[in-house]
Formats: sequence, structure tokens, C-alpha cells
Amino acid sequence: MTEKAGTMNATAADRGREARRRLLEAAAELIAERGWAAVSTRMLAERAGVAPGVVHYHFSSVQALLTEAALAVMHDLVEQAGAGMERAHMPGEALGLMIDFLTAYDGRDPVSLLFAETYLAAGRDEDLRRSLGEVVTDFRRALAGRLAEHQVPAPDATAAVLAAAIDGIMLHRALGPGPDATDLTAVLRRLVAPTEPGPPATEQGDTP
Amino acid sequence: MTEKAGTMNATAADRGREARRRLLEAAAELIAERGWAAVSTRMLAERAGVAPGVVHYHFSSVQALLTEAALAVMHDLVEQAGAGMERAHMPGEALGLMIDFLTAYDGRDPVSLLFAETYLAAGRDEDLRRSLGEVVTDFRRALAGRLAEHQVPAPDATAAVLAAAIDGIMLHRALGPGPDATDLTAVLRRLVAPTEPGPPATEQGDTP
DNA sequence: GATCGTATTGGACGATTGCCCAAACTAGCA
DNA sequence: TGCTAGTTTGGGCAATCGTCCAATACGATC
Repeated sequence: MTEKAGTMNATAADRGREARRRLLEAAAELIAERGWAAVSTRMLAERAGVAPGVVHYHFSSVQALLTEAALAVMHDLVEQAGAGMERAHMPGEALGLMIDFLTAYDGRDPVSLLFAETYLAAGRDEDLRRSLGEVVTDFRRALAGRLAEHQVPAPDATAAVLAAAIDGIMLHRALGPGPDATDLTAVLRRLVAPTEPGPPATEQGDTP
Repeated sequence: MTEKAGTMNATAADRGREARRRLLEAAAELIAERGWAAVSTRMLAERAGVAPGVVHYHFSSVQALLTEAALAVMHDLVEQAGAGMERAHMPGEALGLMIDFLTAYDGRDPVSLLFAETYLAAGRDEDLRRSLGEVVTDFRRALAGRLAEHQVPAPDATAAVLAAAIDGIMLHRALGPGPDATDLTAVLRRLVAPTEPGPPATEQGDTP
């Protein structure tokens, strides 16, 4: 067993974990390149530089491999984004972070495509949907908490719209140029501006 | 030839067009249900109630069938949305139309899924990407024109963000409940309100 | 009747799919 | 030098894939 590490399985177990890691890496790449449903066992093996049989040795199925790989990438990114927001001290900064995302991920990069592919795959896989839902909820909660500190009204709904807008913009940008990122920034700023012209920044009830 | 219509090909050609139409219909359904890459020739034939060979008689390839079906649905929807905005006379109404979309398409319905699947498939098919880009651009242009009439600043960027937010919200809602639609509406209203984000009811120019 | 054009049928084709497995390999330990 | 446990190998398996095509059906025209 691996729990008895240190005895005899030094290089063997290490090589095994390395192969597993490379398979996860290859899966993340191929999901973005070919699409979730088009990733095959042999494709993964070739990209990872292992024999085809290794895939089903380390993972119960191709679906399981794809799921674990996608969730790992997304979890890492959300955690990284959360840490970034932790350092933001002004609402403009928090939004600036969003803008950084917009410039870093243009909708056709591997990360954006992995996100979108996983969203869709989640609609056809119960376990994946639940796990992915947690990731998105975590991100929204972190963002909403940050917005609330900066007196942005309706922080929950604002965070949801902001997160959705980011994803949607990435999706649309994959299709063509569209408006400039700085122009989009100015528009998004309307969402997080606690007070612009006259009214105070207090939490005003949105109930009519 | 078909240009000599009225001669002999009355019922034969009609049955052919009916089969073609049903194949397009089946394609739109199956893209949403199974995902773009998972739709197969025999699947399409069975759903449309025709023999497998008919697929490649009416279409040059499965890809071509999927592309034509997806573009037809999206083009229809955009046209319908454009007509709806044509009837809107107030910015609140135009936004209300967006909200109707949010309630009608919850991110897991066939139309939403078809949109998302087509977005991703476009990233791997040059022709599809170009055609889809035109559809999205048309929609954004119509929306921007409407926003400009209502003195919304930066109408182009606003339209882009608004359209992206709609798509993103649908995408996120597929994963779980999230905030209520009416709460999201209130937040989206900040985007199109040139004056204040508060009371919607009538269009009162408070502080420009 | 014969002839023609279009639409349909059902299967053949090679390629590829996910998954499986007996055998070979690699080390640490006695 | 066995022994054992974890890993890798390479191919086999049945199923499905997209595409193609000869044969057939059928109504319109002669």
C-alpha cells in the first residue's frame, strides 16, 4: 500500500504518481483543445507519454479522469482569485482583478475553454455538476463578501452578475474582437459603484 | 432540376424537404441533449424517423447538418429578440425583455444548451465561427442601437456586457439555483440606468 | 406499358472507441 | 536468488463511429 511509503516502493510509486499527474495535465489540455466528449483514451496516453493501458490503471474511467482534471484546474484558479481579492483594499482594485482576468483569459485560451467545456459536461454528469456548483458558489461568496465590505448594494446578486458577465464576455470574445477591454471595464464599474451621482451608498432595499 | 418545379417532382421533393427539416429539428434537440461532439449519424436518423443513409443524402456531413441546424435556431431567436426590442419604447422595457429571456431560458433548457454548445464548437470550426460571430454581432448592434436611443452611455460596450451577462447567467444557472431572477434584474438595471439605480417604475430624469 | 429523376433503404467499409487483461518489468526485502 | 507489490506494456474485445453505395421504391412524364 502507499501508506507504507518508504519501504520498497520508492521509485515505482513515484513513477506511478508522475504518470498520474501527467495524465491529469494532458486531460486539462485536451479538454480545451478537442472538447470534453472528443477526448479519448489513446489521445490522453499519447499526450502524457504513457501506454494506453495506464489510463485505466490510474483512473476508473476516462470520465473520471476528465472530471478530476477539470475540477483541479478550476479549484486552483478560484483559490488564486480569492487570494488576489484578499489583497484588494478598494472596490476599484477588486474590479481591477476582474479586468486582469479579462485580459489574461480571452475566451480562446485553454483555461477559458476548459471552464466552458466543464460547465456543459456538468449538465450531463450529476457528480460533476455538484462539485462544480461548489466551486462557483465559493467564488461568488468570496466576491460578494468583498463587495459587501465596500458598501456595494445587493452584494450577492452583484457578485452573481459580475461573475456571469466575466464568463459571458470570455465566451463572446472567443467569437470575435468585440469592444475593447477598457471600455468593458468602464461599464462593469457601474455595477460596483456604491454611489455615483447623488444617492447614498446605504443598502437600499430592492423590493418595490 | 428543382427549378423546373411543378412538373413531376411534387410529392417526392416534398417528402425530401420534410425529411431534411426533421433532420435539422432532430439535430437541434440532440446537440442540447448529448453535446455537439456526441451526436452521431444513426442517432440523428432515429430521432428524425428516417433511415441512416438519408443523413448523408441531404447533408454533406454530420458537421454540416449540426452547423446548419444550430445557426438556424440562433438566427431565429436573435431575429425574434430584435423584433421584441423594436417594440420597446423605454429602457426599462428593453431590459425587461432581457429579463424575460432570463426567466424563459434557465441555462438547462434546449435553447441555452444549444447556444453554449455552438459557442464551443465554433472554436474548432472556422466556418461556424464566422457565421456565429455574425449572429452575435447583429444582436449586439441591435441592442446597442436601442440603448443609444435611451441615452445610455457607451452603448456599444454596455450592449456587449449586457449580452455577455445574459449568456453568463444562463451558464451559471445551469449549475445551481443562485440568486433570484428579480434580484439579478435590479443589478442589471444599473447598467442601463443613466441616472440612478433605485426606483424603476417611471422614467424620471433625476440627476443626469 | 416504359422511362426518368428523386428519395430511400440497409448494409459494407475501415477506423476508432472504452475498457480489459495476461504477461513483462522494476525495485525493495529476505 | 526468489518473493512480492506496484507499474507498465501491447494487444484483444465488442461496439460504435462517419461515410459511402448498389439496389430499390415511387410518383411524374412520355
